[in-house]
Amino acid sequence: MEQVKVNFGGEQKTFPRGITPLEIAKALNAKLAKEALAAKLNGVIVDMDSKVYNDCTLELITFEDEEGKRTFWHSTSHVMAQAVKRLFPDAKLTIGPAIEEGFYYDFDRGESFTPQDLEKIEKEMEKIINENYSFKRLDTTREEAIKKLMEMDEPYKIELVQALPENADISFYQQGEFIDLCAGPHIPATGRIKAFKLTSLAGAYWRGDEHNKMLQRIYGISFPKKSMLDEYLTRIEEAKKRDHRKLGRELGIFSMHEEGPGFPFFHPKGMVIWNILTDFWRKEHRKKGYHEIKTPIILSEKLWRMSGHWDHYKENMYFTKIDEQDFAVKPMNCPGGILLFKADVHSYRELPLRLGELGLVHRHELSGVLHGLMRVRCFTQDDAHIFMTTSQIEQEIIGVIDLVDYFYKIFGFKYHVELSTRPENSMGSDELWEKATKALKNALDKKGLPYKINEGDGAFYGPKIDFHLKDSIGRTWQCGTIQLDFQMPEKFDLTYVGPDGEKHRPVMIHRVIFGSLERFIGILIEHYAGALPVWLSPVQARILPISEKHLDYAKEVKNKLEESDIRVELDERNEKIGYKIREAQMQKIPYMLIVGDKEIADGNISVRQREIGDIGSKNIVDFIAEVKQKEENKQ
RNA sequence: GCUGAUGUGGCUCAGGGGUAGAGCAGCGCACUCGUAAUGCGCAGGCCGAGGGUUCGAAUCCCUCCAUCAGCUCCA
Repeated sequence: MEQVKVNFGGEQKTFPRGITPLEIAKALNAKLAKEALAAKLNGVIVDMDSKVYNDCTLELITFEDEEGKRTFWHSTSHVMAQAVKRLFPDAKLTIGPAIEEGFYYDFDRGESFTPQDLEKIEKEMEKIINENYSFKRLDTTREEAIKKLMEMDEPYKIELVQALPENADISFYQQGEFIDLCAGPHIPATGRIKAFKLTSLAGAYWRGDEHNKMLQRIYGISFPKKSMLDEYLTRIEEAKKRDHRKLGRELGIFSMHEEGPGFPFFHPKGMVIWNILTDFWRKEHRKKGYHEIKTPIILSEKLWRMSGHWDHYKENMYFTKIDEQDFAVKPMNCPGGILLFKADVHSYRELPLRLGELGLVHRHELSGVLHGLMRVRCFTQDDAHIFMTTSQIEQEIIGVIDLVDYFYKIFGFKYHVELSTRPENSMGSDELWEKATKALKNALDKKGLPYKINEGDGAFYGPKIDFHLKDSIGRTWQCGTIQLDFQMPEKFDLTYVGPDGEKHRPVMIHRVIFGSLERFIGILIEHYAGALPVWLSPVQARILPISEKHLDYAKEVKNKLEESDIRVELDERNEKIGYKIREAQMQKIPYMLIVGDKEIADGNISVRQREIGDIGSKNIVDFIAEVKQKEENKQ
C-alpha cells in the first residue's frame, strides 16, 4: 500500500495514502482527536474526514484557534438553517457566515421571525444536535450545482454560484436531510455543539445593498462546552454595564432628550471632562505648531455649492434662510477654514500652515443610526487643516500619525488603521486621487503601521487614513482621520507665493485626532467603565465627614484642596459613613477623604482609594502632591 | 431610512378593559454614627403623542415620535 509522510508537531510519521486527519489524530493523540474541529494540510484548512494523498504537514484546529471558532460557528449556522428549513420550508437560504463572535444566517421569507419562532428554532436545533449528523462534503461542478439549486428552489444560492470565479471549486455540505452550498470546512458532526444561543433578530439587505430586498437575519453563538456559553453571557452582561449611555446618565456626564434626537446635552461633570480634553488638546497642538481658529456655524449656500458639498453631501446637511438668502449649517469645517486662509496672501515661508479648530458641525444622520454619544447629529470635531507644499505632504502626514499615536497611548487605547480609497460619488481627476492615495500609503508604510484597505470609503474630496477604536462590546468607531485633499485648493483657487515669486497651489490635509469630542468621551467612558483616571475625573476627591460635628474641619480641608485646584466635593448629608462611601464609590470618585475626630486631632485626612479601599491617614499637603503627580503623569 | 423589539414617577421594573404599584433616588423627622445601603414618614405619574373601538382604554386597533439591536451610511 502506498504511504504518505505526515509531519505533525515537528515529528514525521508515515500513514497509508488516503488516510483522514481524524484517523491520524486518533492514532496520535486521543484527546486532540476529540477536540479537533478541522485540519490544516500544508496550511490549507480542510475537513477532518478529507483524504490525505500527499506528503504534508498536518495541523489540527480546535476551538482554541481563531479558525476553529469560525468553523464551529459556521457549522452552527448550518444547523440553524437546517432547523429553519424544517420549520419554515418556504424560507430561502442566502448566506450564513461566522462573524467575530458567533454567526448569523440570512433568510428570505414572506414574513419576519418572531421571538417565539426563535425559541422553536432553538428547540429544533437541539434535536439536530442530538441526532449528531456528520457534515459531508460533496464536490461538484458549476452546472451540476446550478441544476441542483434549481431543484432545491434556492434562487439566492444560484446567484452566489454564478458570482463565483470561473475556476472556483464548488461544493455542497450535507448534514442529515439538509444540503447547503458551502466552501467549508465544517466540524465533524452536529453533536460537537454542546451549547448555543440565538441572540438576536434583525433585518439585513441582500448583499449589504440597501436597494436590494431586506432579508431576515438571525444571530447566534455556540460553544463546545456549556460553561463557555455561560462565561460568554456573563461577559456580555458585564460589558453592558460599561455602556456609556447608562454610565453617562448615572455619573451625570450627559443626557439625551426626545426633544433633540441625536443632540447631546453635556452636564457639568461632562463639561469638566470636555474641558480637560480640550485644554490638553490645545497645549499639545501649540507645541506642534498649530494655530487655533474659529469659523461660523452657518454660512452661505453659495460656499457649499462651490466646495462640492452641495453635490456630494447635501443629504446630510441642514439648511436655513437669513434675509431671504439661503444658508447652510456646516457639516464640516473645511470651507470656513479655507475662507480664512484666503483672507491673506501666504508665502511659502509660512507653510506648512496648521490651522486647528474645535468646530461644531451638524450632520443629518439617519434616525436608525443614532447611538448615545457615539453617533450624533451635532458634534465638535478637533479639526485642523494643514496647508502645505507638495514636498511637505509626507512629513506632515507622518506628523499627524505620530500625534494620533501619542494621544491614544495616553488613554491606553488600542486602535486599528484603515485606508479608504476613492468613493463613487466624488470629485477630481483619477490622477490626483492616485497621487493622494499613494502619499497616504507611503506614510503608513514608512511608519510600518499595518492597515486595512477600505475600497471606495474615502471622503468625496480625498482618500483618508482612519483610526478606529473599540467600544465595550467590541463595536469599532472611527475616531481619528487624516484626509489628503488636492481638490479644495483647486476649487477655491488657493495659492501661496513661492521662492520664485510666482503663485503656487498648496495641498491640504484635513485631520482630527479625537475625531469628535462627543464620540471620544463616549469611548473614554466605556474604556474606563466610568472609573476615569484622576486627571480626567470630574470629581477627584469627595470629603466624607463622619458626622455633622466634623463639618467645619471638612470645609477647611475642602478650601485647602480647592486652593490647589483639586476638584473636590463635600458630602454634607447627615448619613452614616458607610452610606456616603457607597455613594462615592458608585459615583466612581477616585479618592474618598474621611474626616472625623481622629483626623481633626492630628490635622490629617483618611484616604480611601476607589480601587484599593482604605489606605490610611495622610497629611493634606502630601495628598495634594499625590493628586498633582497623577495629573502630571496623566494617570 | 429599512427590519424587529420596546416606551408606566428622576432611575430600575411589576400590572395588562372597571378610578395607577414596588424598590431605589428626592423631601421631612429621629439617630451623631469610623470605611459599600439606619429607621420612620411624606410627596411624586394625563402609563411617549395623536386618533379610533368601547358604557369604560395604561391595557385592544391605527398613525406618528423616541429608544434599543442589526442593516445601510459616517467623526
